[in-house]
Amino acid sequence: MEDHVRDTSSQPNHGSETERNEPVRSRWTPKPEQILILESIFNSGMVNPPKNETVRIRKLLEKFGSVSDANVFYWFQNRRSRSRRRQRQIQADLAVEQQQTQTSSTGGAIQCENTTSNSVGFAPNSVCSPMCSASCSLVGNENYDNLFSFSGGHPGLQDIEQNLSSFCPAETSNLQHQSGLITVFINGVPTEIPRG
Amino acid sequence: MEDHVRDTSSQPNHGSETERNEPVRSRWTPKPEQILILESIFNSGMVNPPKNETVRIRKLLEKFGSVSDANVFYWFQNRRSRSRRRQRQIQADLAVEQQQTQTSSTGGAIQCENTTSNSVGFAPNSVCSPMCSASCSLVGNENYDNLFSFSGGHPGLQDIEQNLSSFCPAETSNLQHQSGLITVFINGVPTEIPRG
DNA sequence: CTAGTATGAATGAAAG
DNA sequence: CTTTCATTCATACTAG
Repeated sequence: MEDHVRDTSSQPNHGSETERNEPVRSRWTPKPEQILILESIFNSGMVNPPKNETVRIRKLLEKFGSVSDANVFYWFQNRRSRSRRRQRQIQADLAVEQQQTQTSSTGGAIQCENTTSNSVGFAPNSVCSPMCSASCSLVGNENYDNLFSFSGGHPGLQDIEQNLSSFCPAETSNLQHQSGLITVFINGVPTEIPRG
Repeated sequence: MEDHVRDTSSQPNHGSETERNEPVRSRWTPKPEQILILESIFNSGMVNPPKNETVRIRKLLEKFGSVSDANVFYWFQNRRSRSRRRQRQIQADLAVEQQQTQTSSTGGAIQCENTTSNSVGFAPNSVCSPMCSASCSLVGNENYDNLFSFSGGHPGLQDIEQNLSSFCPAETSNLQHQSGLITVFINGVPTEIPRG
């Protein structure tokens, strides 16, 4: 809003795009690999990375394309917000459904809102994704600077998928949506996580 | 906190919107004219108007649409906060850029936003606006109750633009971002301004 | 091409 | 003041 004339300077102006075609975008369009990383971090429990972590994440993402701290910040902010909203919506739907069950035997068929998978191929919102069986985290390695390190100059999705084998899209059973702080270890790095 | 927001029955409501279409909004949406005024005040140096000034500003803004003191208060609070953040981000980017200059002869092209490959600045707006040539203030008239007075019942942007000729969107060269108080004269009215 | 949706970005409001 | 939340706007992408 605010009748902004964002055209002029909002140009992400990627000086040198060595990635795929870059027809000068007006806003950041995360690469599939970047989304994978972001999702994995988010689902690992770090839903609200502090400033310094944001910087690290950005640097990680930069292996796959231009990103700014702001982009990362916005991504997590939006991710949290929409995750929360979906959760709320589901709750509301459930409530309605329970009421309706009395009149129309719809049966508690909790559908998966948003089935249209994004470019990566996994459910972007993963609200009805299969539960994570166990710990669901990236714990167990070093910091993810190395976790996502690759052989050389041209990292590919393959490498990531290897490292992301523990990726767990369990939205409804996620653990860190509240406040209060618990410390979890992400790749051996103690990280403060908001909790209820 | 800050009981600025208290009742006053100035609910962000919008019971009677005589302005343009008002599809029942849940929050205040400042009109372009109002933004102009707010920006001009902010850029004139009054980045943190005291309570009484806030009231005056609100009354001024009301010529163009429903506003509450709380709205004005929040606006300045957010403006200060985000102005700061942008500043910080720019500084960080500059630092990075300077470092990179040593290895990759990017040539310290300090453009509006950071120009190097990526890490888009946090400030898509107004950061690289043209500098204010001179004093950049509204000083010189009466109080702005009259400064922004108009012919009659239907004030237009025209009138404002006349009075706002000194509007100065210079983010980086702004003068009052700190605390401590100095008194400046805005339109002949002594006003307390936080300063460093 | 248009309509609808997913989502990056912006910002008013509020919490901490 | 800083950070977060909720809402809204703008745009990339998609289906038809």
